[in-house]
Amino acid sequence: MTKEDQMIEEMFNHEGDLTERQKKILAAAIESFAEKGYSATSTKEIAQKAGVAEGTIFRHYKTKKELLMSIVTPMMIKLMAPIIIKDINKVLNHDHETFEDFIRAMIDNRRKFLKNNVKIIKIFIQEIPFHPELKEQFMEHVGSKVFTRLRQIIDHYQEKGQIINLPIDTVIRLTGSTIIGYFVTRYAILPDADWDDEAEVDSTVRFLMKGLAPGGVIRRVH
Amino acid sequence: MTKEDQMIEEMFNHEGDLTERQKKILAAAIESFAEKGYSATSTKEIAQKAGVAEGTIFRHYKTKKELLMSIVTPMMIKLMAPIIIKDINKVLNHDHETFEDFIRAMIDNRRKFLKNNVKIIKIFIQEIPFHPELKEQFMEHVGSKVFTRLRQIIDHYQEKGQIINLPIDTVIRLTGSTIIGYFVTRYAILPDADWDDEAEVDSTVRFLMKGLAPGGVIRRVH
DNA sequence: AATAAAAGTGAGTACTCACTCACTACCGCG
DNA sequence: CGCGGTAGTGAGTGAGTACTCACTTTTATT
Repeated sequence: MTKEDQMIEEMFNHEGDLTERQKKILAAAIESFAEKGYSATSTKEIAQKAGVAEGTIFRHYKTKKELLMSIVTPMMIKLMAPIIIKDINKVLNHDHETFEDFIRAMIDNRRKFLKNNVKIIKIFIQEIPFHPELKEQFMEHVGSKVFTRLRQIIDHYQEKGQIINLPIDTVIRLTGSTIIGYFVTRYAILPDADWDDEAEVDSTVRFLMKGLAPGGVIRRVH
Repeated sequence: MTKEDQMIEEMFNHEGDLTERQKKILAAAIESFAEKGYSATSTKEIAQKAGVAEGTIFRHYKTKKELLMSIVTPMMIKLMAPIIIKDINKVLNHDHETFEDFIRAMIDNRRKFLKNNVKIIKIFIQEIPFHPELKEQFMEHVGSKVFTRLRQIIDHYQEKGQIINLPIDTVIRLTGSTIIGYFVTRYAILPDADWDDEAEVDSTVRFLMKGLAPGGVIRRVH
């Protein structure tokens, strides 16, 4: 875990305030929500899995939905935070001379986090279409900032002439599709296949760089 | 709609057998499942939306789950069928001389279908994690055949030297991510943005072709 | 027109749901 | 020790839940 992650951890993490039973409730809820979905999971079931009375859940969370939110909200902030928080000049000029460096750093940086939070992210993606507040919360407090920042970053590398001059949103879409597509197949669709992660990331980044290279015509170099 | 699509339509479509009320039930169920999710939708609600008594639903479908299946199963067969059914030699040698032709044909061919079935596909994707039978049905009867066929196709163009010699499954992943990523942003995430579809498909296909071009080093041609 | 099968109905059934509340157990503080 | 506050309990509540069934209406067949 990087220093930034630790900082973010401290900023948003109130897990220290939680009682043992509360932690058990959260763990049980995450387990069940991920396995059967929010709607198909009963509070009784969560209570049993946590080894706790049903009333205890409602002592800490007014409604079942509040329980869902308390799982999902801190995760999405933690997931997006590094992109927003990092000093942009540092990122662009010092740390990552090339767009490829930047992409590789991003993948490295977020991999561990994703790995440890597959279940919560699964819940988040599953439930987003059915809870408008969740979508709004995401768009207003996270999504828009992330996209603004991403646009700055793409623009920077475009001006440096490192990547093709397509509309910025198209570049974001193509880059996002490629990286998210890798993570989804790696951790959601085929998590049990034997992956050579280093090789796959390498292929993926090369593909991305070649695809986004400036100029339309390509010639093999012998 | 192509001739193949019509053929498939006739092969799998039993909509002619359905009564007016049954069609209304299906339409109402699709609407509600897509909007609120399968678990959060009650049969009473579906009946009301369809203007039908609750008992009528269970006259035609033994259980609520059977209703879900009757919506989702024919769709996934129709979605995948063209890839399986088409005469492979015709596809590879006659119709599509280059991999780019093949990709463009695929996007064109499936766009209309996707557009007309967004809701059902949404339901399918939402529910797949929670219904093992659905996943098995998909993998055994559709998934494996599609992947076998896709592997043949990729292999063919690799041997022709048109695309890079990465592991076939990696090529499928990269191609799939790019195309599915386009369709998902186009029809699920930002369906209301004003899209220049022709330009977007063009950028996407170019990106894919450049990314999968043989050889590791790229040089701009002036 | 007679008859049988199929389609449609809606009140009823057993059960589950999220959530409440009166109560007990434990904790730190004087 | 006494007191106040928080944590934990589990039986209880009314509003649903998927599904059934005895019955009526429509449709097809002769």
